[in-house]
Amino acid sequence: MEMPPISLLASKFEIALNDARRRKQEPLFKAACVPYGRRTGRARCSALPTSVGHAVPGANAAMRLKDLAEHLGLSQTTVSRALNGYPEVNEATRLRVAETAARLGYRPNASALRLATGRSGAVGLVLRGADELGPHMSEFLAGMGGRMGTEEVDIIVTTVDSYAEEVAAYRRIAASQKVDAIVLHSPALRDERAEMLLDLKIPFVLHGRTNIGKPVAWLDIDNTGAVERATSHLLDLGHRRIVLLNGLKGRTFAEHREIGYLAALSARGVPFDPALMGNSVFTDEVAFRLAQAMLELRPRPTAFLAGSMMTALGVFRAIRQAGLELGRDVSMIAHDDVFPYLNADNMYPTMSTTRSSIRQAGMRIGELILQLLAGKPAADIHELWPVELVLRESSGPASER
Amino acid sequence: MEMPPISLLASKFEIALNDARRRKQEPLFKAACVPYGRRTGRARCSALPTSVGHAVPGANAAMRLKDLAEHLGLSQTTVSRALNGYPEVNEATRLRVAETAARLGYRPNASALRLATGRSGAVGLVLRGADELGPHMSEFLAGMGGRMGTEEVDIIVTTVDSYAEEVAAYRRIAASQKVDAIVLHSPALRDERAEMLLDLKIPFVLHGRTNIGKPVAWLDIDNTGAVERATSHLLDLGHRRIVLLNGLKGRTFAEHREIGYLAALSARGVPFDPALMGNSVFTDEVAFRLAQAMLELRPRPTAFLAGSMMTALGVFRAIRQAGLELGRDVSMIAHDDVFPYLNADNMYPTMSTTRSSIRQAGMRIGELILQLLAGKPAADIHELWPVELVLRESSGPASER
DNA sequence: CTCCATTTCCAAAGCGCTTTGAATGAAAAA
DNA sequence: TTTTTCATTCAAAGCGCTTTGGAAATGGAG
Repeated sequence: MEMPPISLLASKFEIALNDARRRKQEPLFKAACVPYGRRTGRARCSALPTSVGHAVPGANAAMRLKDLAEHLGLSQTTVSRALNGYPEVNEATRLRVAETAARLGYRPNASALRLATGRSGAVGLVLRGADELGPHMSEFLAGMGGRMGTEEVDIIVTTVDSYAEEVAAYRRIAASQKVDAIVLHSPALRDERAEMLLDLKIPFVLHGRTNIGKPVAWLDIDNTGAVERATSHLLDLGHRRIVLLNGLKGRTFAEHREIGYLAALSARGVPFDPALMGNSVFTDEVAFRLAQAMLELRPRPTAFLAGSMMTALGVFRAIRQAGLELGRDVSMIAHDDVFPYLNADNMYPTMSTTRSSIRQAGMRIGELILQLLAGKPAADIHELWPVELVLRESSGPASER
Repeated sequence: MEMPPISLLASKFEIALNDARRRKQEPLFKAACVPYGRRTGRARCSALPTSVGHAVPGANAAMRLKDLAEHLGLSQTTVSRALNGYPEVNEATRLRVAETAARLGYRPNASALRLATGRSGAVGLVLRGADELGPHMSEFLAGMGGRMGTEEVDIIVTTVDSYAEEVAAYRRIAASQKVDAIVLHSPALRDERAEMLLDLKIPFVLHGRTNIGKPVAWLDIDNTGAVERATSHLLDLGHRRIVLLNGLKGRTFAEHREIGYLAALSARGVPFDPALMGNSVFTDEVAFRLAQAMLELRPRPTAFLAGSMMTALGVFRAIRQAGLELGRDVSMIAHDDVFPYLNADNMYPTMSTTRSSIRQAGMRIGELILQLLAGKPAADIHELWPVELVLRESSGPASER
């Protein structure tokens, strides 16, 4: 109907075509459509003077290998080799290249490098935002980040809202080859995600353990041993009604803790009372409610095993609210993941704990990931960390009553 | 000296060359050297049967666009267009392509896509592991992740150990074009990192505010207003000696809080006592020490403004240890970032707070990043969020004494 | 001085995708 | 019928890097 304005240079055809091209519909893959950052007509840096001074402060477009090579009067190949430490380049040349690269602040384009090498230089971490991204995770991240950072491997964090989304996220990550490896968390006794990752043939290290009959790289702490020791200790102190505030049913760590608890009880011939066991997420609120309810049982429990420091806070509150005193009327041993901002030693009374630094675990898992990627078989990567039992004021003899 | 074994097919020359090539030295860029995942002789998927059944479960090598195109009997161009929602492809074709892609679980290779589009589809978050990666950050991450996740933009977390490392990290990220944008945290009043990012011409959104004379995209909460209101409220209740447990000196949020505190005091003509102000990181331990010391002052302070819930925990402990009762002998209003595992409403006594969800802020910052990348000028991205004052049991009239 | 092994460097071919610039038919207009 | 116009589709050229397969220079042995 309407004639488009006709440029003197471009044909009508071209205009119509380009115009049509702009009108995009909803794409299948969101990311490919976000309208930012279309390929820019990148200004070549060839105008850079041969006698270089400082790294130009206002230089906008990032330098490419080609630019650096031209600048040095060498081929891309040689520069690439020099930078990557291949032996077939003259030491003097290498030095000159390295020095110039450093001075000009050259860094290879990450995407190009990844495409060319087939390695993405990243590890993935998929977290259910609602319950997994808590204080434990930030500590873990800090540890892992510390290790990965020195190797220039970056950590890609993806959050999801449900199990289904999590599974989809893994599939997506695998298909798009975004990461070289994955860290898998909070496994179930028989974890389907682990099986899937195995199927997908994407390397991963499990923080925790699972039983799926195939070799999996893992690092875990000895939850069973820790709880068994803590329980035994309380039993030694004369406690007979000991509450276990445990994690969610089905999670390996929770099951392991339960095993330790039951083992200690049965070793002393103390009967197990299901009313004294709670399974929940580790928040002070839920812990408070559970503890409150349990303190109303008769005979009243005299000791608590709290699954985390957050749990301990809730239990502590319930104890106080019941008019009891922690460490005298009621004992408590909490599991401490060692948060720098919440120190068991600085509580009042100081808190007896089963202690294992989750930050350290994160650091080590970073290391294990690196080993896995370097070719170490998953079957050879198993670490079970012992857990310290640190006795402080919150645990004492069962009170006579 | 020694003759290498000579293959029947390869020339001696080749062997020597290849042998030499293997002997790599230390490269300039670590990542390029990690010896995992060398280019694999990738088995083409062309053998895939035309009558497709399920997505083959054991299929190892990820499918490429080329494979998909061949499978469909179309060109890569058309398939790419169909998938990306360009209008010049027949609707029937598009449907067929989309359906097949979905069924085969095709996803474009992220690195290739990034290289081709120039967009990395990621945003960066650089954190000082020691103090920044605490509970605040995990909440923030959860919020941001929620928003970015739906757009398939991933979050790259880098941890550093010092300010110098942080600066280096930004430079590296910028030079290697790893991310499209950055989230900057915990700014100083005049933040050099922000200036650098501006120089580097890398888009970023600041969580907080800074004064560097150039337009910067930011989102902040009204720290000044929050503390001013909280202080005024305590003054109204008759408190005259009010402690402010603030963040580190120099951080914008801390300075803003101080301004609010001083404004409220001076509005009522209450003199400012420097002994009643503490600047520190927000951990229960430090808060405990500070609060303990301040409770020994005479006249004793009757109210505390705690910078975070962790701080509140420490103050609470100090109050109890001094034999005082929170909410009666001493009042407290804490700043609450709304941690799901530490609820002010469930404390005992319940905690009065200035409340602002940091998770929500994270989510919104994700949104702002997206807008920034979509072309919205940084100068138009400013959000100052009001902070709620929620009065509960921990704040009451100043006790007569 | 020639020959051959070494050392040092390079051109060009990918990596898997997007985008450009046309080509091919078919339908509409002349 | 002939020309014009769309609507579809495609081949090929990058994106910035690594790596292959030589080539050119250098030096030692014969």
